[in-house]
Order: sequence, then C-alpha cells, then structure tokens
Amino acid sequence: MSLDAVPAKNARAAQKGQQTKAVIVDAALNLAQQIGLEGLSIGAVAEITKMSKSGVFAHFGSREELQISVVREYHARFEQEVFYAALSVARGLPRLRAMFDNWMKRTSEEIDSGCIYISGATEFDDRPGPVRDALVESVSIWQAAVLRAIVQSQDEAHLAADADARQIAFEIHGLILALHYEARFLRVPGSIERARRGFDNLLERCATPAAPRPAAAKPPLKRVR
Amino acid sequence: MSLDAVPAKNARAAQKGQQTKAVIVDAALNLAQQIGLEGLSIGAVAEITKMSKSGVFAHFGSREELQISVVREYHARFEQEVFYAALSVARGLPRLRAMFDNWMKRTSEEIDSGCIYISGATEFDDRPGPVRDALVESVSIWQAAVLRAIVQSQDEAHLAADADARQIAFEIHGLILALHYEARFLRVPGSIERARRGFDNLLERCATPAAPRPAAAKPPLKRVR
DNA sequence: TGCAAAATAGAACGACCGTTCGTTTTATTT
DNA sequence: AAATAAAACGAACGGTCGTTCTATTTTGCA
Repeated sequence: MSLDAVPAKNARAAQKGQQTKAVIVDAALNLAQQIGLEGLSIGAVAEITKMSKSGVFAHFGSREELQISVVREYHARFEQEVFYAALSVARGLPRLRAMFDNWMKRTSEEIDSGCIYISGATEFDDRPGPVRDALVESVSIWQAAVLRAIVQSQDEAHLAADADARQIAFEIHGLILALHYEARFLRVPGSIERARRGFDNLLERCATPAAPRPAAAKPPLKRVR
Repeated sequence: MSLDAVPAKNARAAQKGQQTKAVIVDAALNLAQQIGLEGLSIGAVAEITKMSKSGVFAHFGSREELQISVVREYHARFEQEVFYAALSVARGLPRLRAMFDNWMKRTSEEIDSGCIYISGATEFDDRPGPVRDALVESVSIWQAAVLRAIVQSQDEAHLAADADARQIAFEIHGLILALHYEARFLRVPGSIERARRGFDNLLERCATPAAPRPAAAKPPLKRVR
C-alpha cells in the first residue's frame, strides 16, 4: 500500500467542485442580503452564476442546506471583519470600542446590502429548524464575544466593576438595531452619528476615572489573548 | 334631486361586504404577524376564513392591496393601544413613560405574534412600492408622536432642555428593537426588565431636579391637548 | 315578492418553486 | 491515451402562487 495513494487525493483539495461551490455561496449570500434567506431561490442563484438549476442544487442537496451554507459564510465574514480585526487593539475599553466601530461600519455598509442576522431573526423567529439553529448559534457566539470584551473592560478598570455587563451588551445591541432600522429602512441620514453618540453616552455612565478617553492615546498593548 | 338619495346608501354602510372584509383583514393580520407580510398568501387567508380564494381576492383586487389593508389595520390598533391609551396620563414625563410602557407591553405580547413594523422593515427595506410607503408612513407617524412626548417633557422641565430629543428617541427605539430581538428570536428571559432598565438609565441621564420620580405621585393633570 | 346588484364560489391560466432523473460534458487518475 | 469519477446540464414532475373568468348564490331595496 503506497502511503501517498490516499493523501494524494486530499492534497489537491481545491477541486473544481469546491471552487464553484464557493462561487455559488458567494452569489447566494449577496442575494440573501438583499431579499432575505426566505426569498433565496435556487433558480435566481442559478441565473446569477450562469448555471443550471440542477447544477446549483447538486452542490447542496436541498434549499435548506444552501441557506445554512449562506449563514455560515456570513458568520465567517462577520467574525473576520468585526471580531478578529479588533483583536489587534489593546484589551479592555479600546478593544470594545474597536469592536463597536467595526460593527457599526459593517452595519452602515449594509445599508445597501442588508444584514442576515437581523433579517433572518424576523424570518425565523417562530420557524424552528436547522436554519434557525444556525442563525441563533452564530448570533450567540458574537454576543458572547461582546460580553467578554465588556467584562475585560471591567477587569482593566476601564468600566465600573459594579456595572451590569449584560445590560450594557443589551443596550449596545439596541443601538446597532436602531442604526440598521433607521438607516436602511427609514433612510434617515446621520444615524451613524446617533449610534456613536449612544455608545459614548453608555460608556460615560459606566466609566471609571481611570478609563481611557475616546481620543486619548491608546494604552500599551497587552497581547495576552 | 333628492338630498338623501345618495346618502341613503351610505347610511347603511355596514353592508355584508364591509363586514366580511373586516373578518378577512383580521385573519390576514394575524397571519402576517406570524409569517410576515411577504409570506401572506391569499390561499392561506381563504382557508382560515373558510372562503374561496377568489372570494377573498375580490375584496381587494390584488395581494398588494390586501397587504396595505393589513398595515393600516395594524397601525390603527397600535395607535389605539399604545398612543391613545397614554393620552389620559399627564403630559410630560408621565405620559412619555406610559407610552414606553404600552409600547413595551405590546412588544412583549408580540413575542408570540410578531411586530409588523419590525418584520416589515426588513422585508421592504429595499423593495419600493405602496406597501413600503404604507409602512414608512405609519412608523413615521408613531416616531413623531414619541418625539413630541419627549419635547413636551422638556417643556415641563421633566427632562433637561439642552438634551437632544431626537437622540433620546433614537435610543428608546433601540431599546424596543433589542427587546423584540432578544425576546422573540433568541428567547432570552428577562428582556423586558432589561428594556425597562435601559429606559430608566436614559431618563436618569437627561433628568432635571424637578423631574417626577418613577414611583412618585403624578403631577396635576394638564389636559391641554 | 320580485329584481338588480353585490358577494361568493369554482375552475382554469401561466409562472415559478424545489426536487428528481437520465444524460452529457468536463476533470482527474491510471 | 484510455478509463474512471466528478460535475453540470436539460427536461420533467407535482405543487403553490396570484390572478382571471364565468356561473351561482346571497343580499338589500322597491
């Protein structure tokens, strides 16, 4: 038995199938951001990717599996753009602020494309199934990361230790949701500034004297994590 | 020309048609609150009301017109339950608080039924047309009423005169949206208390010394409006 | 009670949906 | 280059959708 007989197959993981599957998911994600996960149709994706319906279908086996793939792809991009991008910033309040900034930036960019975590929530809030499960899982992971950043800010004495971290997370979430609603649906200009101001108001309430000011020089990096 | 020739017809406005039309809209509203305005199908409404598809259809002439009727009906109920019900409370902060309470109460009741202003926003945020227009109009009317209540609270010296009323409205809206998201989609218990606490935090920041405390006796009624 | 008008039913339409199937084309390996 | 496996196609199915049309029933008024 040759040792590289089987690995030779896995080594060339970039087969044609995986490649076009990525193209399909990308197209489907773009479509889902515009018309929602429920509105996602295989025919429309096929038309965009210039494939046949059955060709698209074969990669997933069901529409539901395509929807789940879209949720996972969105999760990966969101995590990269909002969470990982903030990890290079100093732990504590600076990182929390960076996360909120990235989140806001992404939300405001999504004024034209739409956020699957938000539209998906209203589409699947009382529709149990694997798609809902995938959505809840992704959102929960992100919310846990936000909560962790808040607690770390308290550990660094940037936020009052007796503040309710979950309450802060709740109010931050509300600011993002209001930003999305007013900017994307109502098309009210200046919503980003409102969200930012809301965030500052929130921090001011929970700040400690030792807390770094928004425009102040960043504290030295503590790359523990 | 007899004067009552035409009015005679209008006098008996409660014809059979109007009656069953109201039944249809009621059923359609219930359905739309569960599965969204886009998911609303004439066939499903017909089944619920035990009518034929064409019988339902004839009352509206198009699915879009049915959707608009649903939005208008929702608007009427929301206005009655949240806005008018708060008008009996003293102008200023007490009334603002009553509006928020009613709003929260309705939102938490909608944990099982769904809010059309929220689901509709994600469904029609980039889908122009008369349904979107009806939604935007209703939401805008309500937002204007909230803003008015905030300004009145400032006039009564219950809230700081130099506070940004629109900013307060924005943050209040965020609290409601977060409540809806976390309670209905994520099924997190205690969300109502979080929203209420957020509201109190918000007021505390903008309160004046003369402001009535939450549990304090209500100031004398000033029924100007 | 009779009659016109309004209300409802029923069948059918074209369009789109997700899915299945057998075939053909393209990649990959021997 | 031949053989094998993977990928993509095209047609078709059963189903649901909004809508249209005609026929029937019910209603309200003289």
